[in-house]
Amino acid sequence: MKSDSISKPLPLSEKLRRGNLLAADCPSREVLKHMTSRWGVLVLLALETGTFRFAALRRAVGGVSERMLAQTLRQLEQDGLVLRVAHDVVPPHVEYSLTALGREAATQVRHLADWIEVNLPRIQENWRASGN
Amino acid sequence: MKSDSISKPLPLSEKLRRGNLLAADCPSREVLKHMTSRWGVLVLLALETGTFRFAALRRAVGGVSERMLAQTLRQLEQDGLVLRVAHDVVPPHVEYSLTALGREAATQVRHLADWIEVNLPRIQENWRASGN
DNA sequence: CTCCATACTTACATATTTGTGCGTACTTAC
DNA sequence: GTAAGTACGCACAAATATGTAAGTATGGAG
Repeated sequence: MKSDSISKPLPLSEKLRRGNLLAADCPSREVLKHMTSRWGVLVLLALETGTFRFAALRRAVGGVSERMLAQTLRQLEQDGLVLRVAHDVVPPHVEYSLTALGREAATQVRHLADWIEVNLPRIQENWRASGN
Repeated sequence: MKSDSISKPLPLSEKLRRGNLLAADCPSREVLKHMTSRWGVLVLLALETGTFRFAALRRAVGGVSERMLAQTLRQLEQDGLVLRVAHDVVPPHVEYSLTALGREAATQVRHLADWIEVNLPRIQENWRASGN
């Protein structure tokens, strides 16, 4: 009785589709961490609406600190989702936007976000039902 | 010059679609936190493939500790995404599965996960390009 | 001449998350 | 009789995430 419904020999196609995110050492988990981090999601959503300068982005994403915004942007940049363009002028001027890859990623994240916002009422019913 | 590209008066339809996840006090952020938490994502993915008992689920999701799995399941249950059925027998027997709401949520999460797994190579190129 | 704005970085403090090990109340296998 | 499996809850410790305040180089406003 050790074969739980996950360990049956999946066909190759399935193996590819599902990858191995469920495996502890899958490198995808790192990307998942960046994209689903507290601020990663919000930054992706914000940048989907256009190009922003650092301070403007900070104002757009309610609640981020400078430190966290900078760190989040660095991660997403390293993953190739965010493009950073620095104009070498005296008062610094840097612009952030999504790369093609980033736009794809943002699309997925937005679908998730949309689902949550649309279904929030249904979820809140459960909150009340289980005594907050 | 305070109107950054986010604050232009959106039409009502847009306002509803986008909600206010970008606002610091939006209640959706709580749900987002549960669903995109380190183990929340993985549990949703695992449960999408069937019903599991606690220990089996723990084996399916590589790397979770008992404590975290229990906590994650409790959150998702309160949000109404996970159904917990406890059979009152002597060696405890509890079964976890997704509710209708949970299946919808899991679908979104899976799309995100699939995208990541499929595009991991493209992302890894950027890792190399930016020194690690 | 002083203050603000820009886009960050760094040091330090705190908050939140996560893990570890133990306990439970029994049953089945050895 | 002893060990293992079940589904957790709890206390404590360690790890990680996040916030705060200050600093940088420079130009423009007042």
